[in-house]
This record gives sequence, structure tokens and C-alpha cells, in this order.
Amino acid sequence: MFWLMKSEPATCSIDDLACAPQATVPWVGVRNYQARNFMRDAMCLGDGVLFYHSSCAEPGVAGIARVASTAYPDPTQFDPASPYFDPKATAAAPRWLLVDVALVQKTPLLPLRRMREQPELTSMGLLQRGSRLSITPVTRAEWDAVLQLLVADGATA
DNA sequence: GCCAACGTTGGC
DNA sequence: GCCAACGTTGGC
Repeated sequence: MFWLMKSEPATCSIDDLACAPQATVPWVGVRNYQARNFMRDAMCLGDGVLFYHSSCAEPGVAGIARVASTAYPDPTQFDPASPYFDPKATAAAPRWLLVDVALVQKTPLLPLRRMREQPELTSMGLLQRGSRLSITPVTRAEWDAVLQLLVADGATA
């Protein structure tokens, strides 16, 4: 399967991912049940990920990654010093799960603005009106179309 | 900083 | 279980 995962570059950018040990990061901080359920129930090792920069000057897809672990408890839910601390979570009954995400390739930024111009991408969850989910499934057709655009960008860069 | 859209909370 | 109030997201 394929996914789009949002990250605020101020928190974890594509370059931060590239610089992480094994170019892999635990996807900490998801506190939405729908997004959690995607990680827990639907993600598989090796699934393709569009790494998306959100809440920044130039929102858009910044690289390709892949799912690098199965789901396990997000340690930040247990850490009172973390902004992601959840007082209702316990080690016996963790509430929030995450997966590890590994960089495949940084790409030239594919801006949200350009994605909106592509008829074959209008079905993407990311582009739906009012959509705020930080993790959304991506169809093979959408994945292929995005890769096409990323390649085209690379060729003309 | 604005604001639309959505999710969560909590009283009843 | 309803629903109003509140909080959050995230593009602009």
C-alpha cells in the first residue's frame, strides 16, 4: 500500500530524516485515532510513503520514504516532559502507536499548489476540502502520478 | 493572524 | 446519545 504522511519541517524535515541514524525516524506525536488506526491496522513493512511538509512556507511533497517497522507504542505518550504526553496512557494500555519511517529519496519539492493543478490527483485525501488527517492512504494511480511529477521536476531542475 | 473545517470533551 | 463549546489543524 501507499501513504502520505505529514510532518512539520520545523519539527522533522526531510533533511532531518536524512540525517537521522539509518535515515529512519519513529513517527512520534500522532494523536488522532484515525491516523493511529492506519498505522496499527493497515500499514505494512515496506509500504511507500510520500513525505509531506505541512504548516510551512512551501507545503508539498519533499521526498519518498517507506514504512520501516510494524506498529509499536509511541514512547512520548509516557513522557511527562513531552508535548505529546498523554496522562491517560499507561504502559499496560498504551493508547498511541507509531511506525518507523525510513528515507528512500529526497526529491525536489512538489508544491501543494502544483498538486492541486493535476486532474489525476484531485482524488487524493490530502486535497479534499477540510481534510486535516496527518496520514492518508494513497492509491497506486495517485502514487504513480506523484512519482511522475517528481521525476519531471527532477528532469527540469 | 485569520478562519474554515473537523475532532474531542463533557454536561445533561 | 445529543450537542454546544472548545481546541486543533493547516493553508492562505
